Amino acid sequence: MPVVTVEGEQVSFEEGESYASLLEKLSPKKRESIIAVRENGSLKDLTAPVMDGAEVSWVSLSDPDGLDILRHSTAHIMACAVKRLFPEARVTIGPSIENGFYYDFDVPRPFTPEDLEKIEEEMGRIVESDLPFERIEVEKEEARKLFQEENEPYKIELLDDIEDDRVSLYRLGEFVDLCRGPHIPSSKRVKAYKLLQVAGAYWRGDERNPMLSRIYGTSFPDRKELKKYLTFLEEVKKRDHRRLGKELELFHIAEEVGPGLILWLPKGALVRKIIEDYWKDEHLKKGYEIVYTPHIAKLNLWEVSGHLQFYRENMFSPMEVEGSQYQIKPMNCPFHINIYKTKMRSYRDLPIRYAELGTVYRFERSGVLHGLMRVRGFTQDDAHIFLTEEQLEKEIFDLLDMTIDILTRFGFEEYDIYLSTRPEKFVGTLESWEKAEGALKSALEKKGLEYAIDPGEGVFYGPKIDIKIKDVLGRSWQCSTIQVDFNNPERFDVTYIGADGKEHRTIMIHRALMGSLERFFGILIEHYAGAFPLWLAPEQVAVLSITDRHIDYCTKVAERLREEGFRVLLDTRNEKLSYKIREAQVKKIPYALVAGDREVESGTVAPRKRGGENLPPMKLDEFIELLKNEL
RNA sequence: GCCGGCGUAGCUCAGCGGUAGAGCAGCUGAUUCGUAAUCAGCAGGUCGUCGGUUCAAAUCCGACCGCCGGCUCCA
Repeated sequence: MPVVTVEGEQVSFEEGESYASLLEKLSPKKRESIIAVRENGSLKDLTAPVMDGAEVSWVSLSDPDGLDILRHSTAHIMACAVKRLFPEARVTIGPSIENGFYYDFDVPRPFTPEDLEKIEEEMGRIVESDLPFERIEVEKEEARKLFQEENEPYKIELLDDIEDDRVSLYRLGEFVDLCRGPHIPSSKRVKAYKLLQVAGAYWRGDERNPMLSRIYGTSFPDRKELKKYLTFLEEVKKRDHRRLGKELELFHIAEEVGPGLILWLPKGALVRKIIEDYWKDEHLKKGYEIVYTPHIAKLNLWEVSGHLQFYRENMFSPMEVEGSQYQIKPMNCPFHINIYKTKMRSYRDLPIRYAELGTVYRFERSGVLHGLMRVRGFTQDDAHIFLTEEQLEKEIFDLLDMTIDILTRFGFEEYDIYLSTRPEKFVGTLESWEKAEGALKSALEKKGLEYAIDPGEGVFYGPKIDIKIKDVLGRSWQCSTIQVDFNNPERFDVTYIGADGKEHRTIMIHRALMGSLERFFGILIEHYAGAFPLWLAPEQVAVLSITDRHIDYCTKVAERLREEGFRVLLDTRNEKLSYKIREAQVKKIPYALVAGDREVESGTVAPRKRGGENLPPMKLDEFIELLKNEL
């Protein structure tokens, strides 16, 4: 009798028996949660025949692979529903993705939100009728014939790319799709799904190809989890920095000014000033020198830097000034190089670190602009470090230290770190690449940071480390980047005089910690849902009078706080206390101080925290102490 | 740039062929109040822009501008 190892235990089985039947025999209780098997490491349908001598384990819905399968199967169910309602639709691909799935269709008229409702209903019927997912393995030619009959040109195109002679098809009711599988055993296993949106998408992601109509949806093992996800989407919407930016009067984008160009309103500008001051202080402490450079420069500078060759499509058009061409800057590096080159540099001077909050302008296609996250004019927290090869590792180590320090200060404590290595097209010598990659790697390891290697994803001019921060909702954002550059020192002939008295090529590091102030601000807004920590809040304390009798007292309290360096909103309007409380709360001011007869009499203030918690009345000095401790 | 949706008062939105509406915010007045919205009055709009259809357009059609969701892009 043939034998199989299931979850580490040897089990015998009947010839031709399926995994489903084995599951039924071994652990019928798991029937509801198991949807597939992992057989010698690869995923298989439950309907597949058991393989003699294989090692298998059950794949449940709580397994990430299981969830993927569920969503992929839900995509098939959706495609089946679409074909029933829109027989003219041509099917293309429909994978599972993070948080759900999509399926692309070629249709004469793109889907509308109303169509989604109908499709969702039809999916309900398919789920209810408990249709099996049936795997069919055929010769490629047979599949081609089938898809020709079905008039599914995209499937034939996919077929052409498959190298194997045999392919697998999955049948769900009358709908047959080319698919690697595996799938859930039957449509009834889908419990909680929702179609979310329609969007255009190019066939195979290439804009020269026809535009298809994509439907996004999601699917979960049960209603509760679906609900949780939908609540999460609501939360994301509530935290949208564009909405909060308007509500809290932080920034504005005016059609009259231009798309992707940010107007920082006073409160947003104040937060930015706080960020900038902190940033500058940290950099001065760490041996950086602050520089300022112009917003435009002669076009030739960009010719030398190679931007004209490699970056042109992201640059605004040049302008003519007195017969010369000038370019608005997309980057700061050529300027810092020029500063470096104002005199001879000795190896004793290195590393030289120039830091600048440099505002750059890049042409972004209109469709990609997005609030503060993707703009056409932004300020990089840029720095260029000039050093020798020997200094590279130590410098990277210190940089990682500084980066983590600064990100932590802003409340980001989880990171994904990537080391991108040499791409196919590169400048510089193989040897210097290897040395630089080794330096980056060993700095990361000495710092004890976990990282993933992105092979071949380095920029053509050098390897880099990217740090993605995780916000409070678990979304990751790429902000920090540390890039080694072998190219610009070459192009601009950047050198230093070594101990041997000879000229050597300087190495350059480009780095940004926050990336762009605009984008980082956007991320901060969403991370804190607009409720900035005390040190960042544009207004830190609201002083609220109860009646006109208390105006003098409140004014004095506010003055004292301002003298101590706090940002205070004094609200002595003739309004009810609850009205003022509500307003301070809506503005997300960290503390509200209430003062009425009781406080005037005892010379105290009654603090209320942003969350609604009331602190016991205390002397103003005590409260100031409390604030200072929180900073 | 491409596909789809949207653009009405400072903000959020209703109206969808027949003389422009609400709530909030603003202003004026009354109220002097103890922890998330006191009451009343006033003011506020070339209905994104331009063109077309119609006796009549916020409403229907077209172009453009902008925004939103995606795609693509992010050397």
